[in-house]
Amino acid sequence: MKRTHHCNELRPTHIGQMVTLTGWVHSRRDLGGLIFIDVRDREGRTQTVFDPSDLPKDLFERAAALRSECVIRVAGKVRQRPEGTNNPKIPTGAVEVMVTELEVLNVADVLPFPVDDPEVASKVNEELRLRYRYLDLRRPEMARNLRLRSKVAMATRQYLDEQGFLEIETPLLFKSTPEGAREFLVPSRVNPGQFYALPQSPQQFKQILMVGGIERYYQLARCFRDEDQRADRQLEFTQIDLEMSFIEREDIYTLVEGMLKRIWKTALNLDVPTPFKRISYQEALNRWGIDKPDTRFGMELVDFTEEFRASKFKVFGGAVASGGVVKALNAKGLASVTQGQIDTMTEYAKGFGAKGLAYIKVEGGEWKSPIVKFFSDAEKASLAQKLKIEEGDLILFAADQWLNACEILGEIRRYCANLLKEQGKLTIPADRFDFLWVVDFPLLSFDKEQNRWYSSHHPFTAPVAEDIPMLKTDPKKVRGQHYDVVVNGVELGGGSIRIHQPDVQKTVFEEVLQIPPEETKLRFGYMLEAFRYGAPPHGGIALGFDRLNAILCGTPSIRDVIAFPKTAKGTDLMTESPAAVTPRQLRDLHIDVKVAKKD
RNA sequence: GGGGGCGUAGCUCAAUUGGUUAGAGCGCUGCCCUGUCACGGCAGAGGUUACGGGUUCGAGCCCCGCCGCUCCCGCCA
Repeated sequence: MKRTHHCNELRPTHIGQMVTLTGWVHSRRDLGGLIFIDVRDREGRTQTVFDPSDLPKDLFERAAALRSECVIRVAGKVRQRPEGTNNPKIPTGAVEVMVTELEVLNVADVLPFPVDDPEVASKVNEELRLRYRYLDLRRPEMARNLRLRSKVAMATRQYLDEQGFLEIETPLLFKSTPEGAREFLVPSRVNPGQFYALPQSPQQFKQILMVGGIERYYQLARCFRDEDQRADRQLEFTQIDLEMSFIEREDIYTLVEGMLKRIWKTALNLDVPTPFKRISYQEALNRWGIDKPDTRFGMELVDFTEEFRASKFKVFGGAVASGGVVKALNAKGLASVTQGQIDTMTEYAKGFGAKGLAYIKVEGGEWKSPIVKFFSDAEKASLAQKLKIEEGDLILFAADQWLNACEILGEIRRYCANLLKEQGKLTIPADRFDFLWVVDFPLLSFDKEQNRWYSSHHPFTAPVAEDIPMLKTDPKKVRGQHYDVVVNGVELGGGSIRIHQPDVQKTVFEEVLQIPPEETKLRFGYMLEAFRYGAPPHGGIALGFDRLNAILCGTPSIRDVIAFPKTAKGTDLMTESPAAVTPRQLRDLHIDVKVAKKD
């Protein structure tokens, strides 16, 4: 063994023992006649002392020549620190190791950025951190994140194992199913001109596993989507993917609530109350203007459609007359908003096709607004009462078709919340987690350009049983047995009860989605065939594992919980991938590249 | 595909808004220092201001292009 203890282990009980530590030179304090070196490993750090009075000269000189992040092994006796020199900031701060042996296991070049000073290191340009990721990972925050991630994975596996789930791996070399996200293609060498695709999710395999009688499957599954990136989206990511047979929606809710409860307890030692709130898609849009509401603060949307049905203010009255709605929200204490901020919000609204954004600032006992002069006394009274208008408030309106009006105000609600946070008028405790289920999504959405219905979730989502008769008569009213689990405004995951009856599936494919039978067969033939041989009723869910960990770590970017993430352009700055390949490789794969090479 | 932000010493940032030789802290190098833990003190080195053009007597600063990073929209069944 190279070491007898790790660097977060020694305590006063070890005083007098000979120990050996290994690790990195965290910091060196050379006082001339005395050198302190903090040795750091994964667990923590320990102060070691080099005293020339009882050391060979060359050993002392080697210690003096060490620099940050050299890898060393030191041996010596543990002793109590002299009176008044304890360091209460670290757990090993009561003791130190009087070094008698030093082995330099490896020297380190001068670092491109500091890893010892957390204040500086956390501000270092992410580009540099990604290029030298191995140094970045030595920082305590990153080490903590990866450790937490590992614990969460373990808690997930334990929980699902207890619940009778089998962990089963599904292929990464899959088949292209050109619907949904863009896929990564992998050329086949032995089948010229043919390609595998990396899975966007194990969706089809897990349903086949249910037909295969597995009953309960899960996997921490790597998924691939060739779409543009975000702070919470990477080309490759991990999801907790699971599927169960002979269940209903409630069974999934109970299972996932139990799983998240376990995870939060393991990771943060917090007790998450269950069951979670259930909110219909309709209600989520009506109250928060989004299908993944952050319910940690109010500012809910209020409906004024009836009040303004006959309004003299044509923008509102007109919207109602053409089947739309009038909605408003009260951003309490935000009357101090700047014109620039109003403009930003107006741009949001315009982004949704609105012509502008109506508002009222309540300042100095007055309603300051370009539109308030058009309001009747009854309209004003109704606003004041339903929105509880007070001095200092900012009222914002949307008048449009229902979905548009809700979504506009939903965006504005989030923007206002951020402003209030910046101004210190809204604070949300870091350990508050508002979990909820969003349910009763519409099964189908309408594509105006292509003039056809498409699946809101995916074509295997089962309709709510009592809505099945409306599939052919009134598709937009059909609710899907789909559910999303949301925490603090972040979509953690989603899933559904699947269609297991071949005739319903056929109706959805051919009559509702209007996919030609031959195309259905080409894309999903093997699934439909499988369902003919005794498919159990089943359903499942997938939770974004990276997002989950980002939330637990309190970071906005999933890059902070992925060991080797990619940049927004999909490159790995450390390995410099993607990269060109040799003509020989391309020839083997029967590929002819037509784009001019970079460089 | 579109919009916003950023790019100055190894790192984090300045540079009086177009004006002398581009500065500071940390790091680095050398010297001094026996109780530090962000050790301290003295001295020193270190810059193609991402890159390429342009405007100007003069550009880190203005204009055009380009590269990289980042945030957002589209996209993500």
